Amino acid sequence: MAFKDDVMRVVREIPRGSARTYKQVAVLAGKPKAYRAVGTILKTNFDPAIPCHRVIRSDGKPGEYNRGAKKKVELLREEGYYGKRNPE
DNA sequence: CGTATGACGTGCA
DNA sequence: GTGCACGCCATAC
Repeated sequence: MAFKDDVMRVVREIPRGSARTYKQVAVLAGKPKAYRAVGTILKTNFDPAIPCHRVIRSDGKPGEYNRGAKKKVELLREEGYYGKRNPE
């Protein structure tokens, strides 16, 4: 299934301090309608080389995360995606 | 092999 | 702007 490998590669290509939506990743993977599968793939295919925490929803919400959605937001905040300054 | 569910997205009320 | 329903692909059972 090249799609899974493709998604993994796309997510891996995401630069630090940036984020991509599930839909964008699906499009880059070649299947714009597979945004559901993107989440499923990242969920099943856990890999430390894949910054899946940089994949967020189109609504701007961080979405879920295997290690915990909270951890996901924390990582993004550390990377500066939510603003390096006090976001409060 | 077939059904159900999910780290989602878009449309309509 | 918020809430509910439908659609989609892949994985799990």
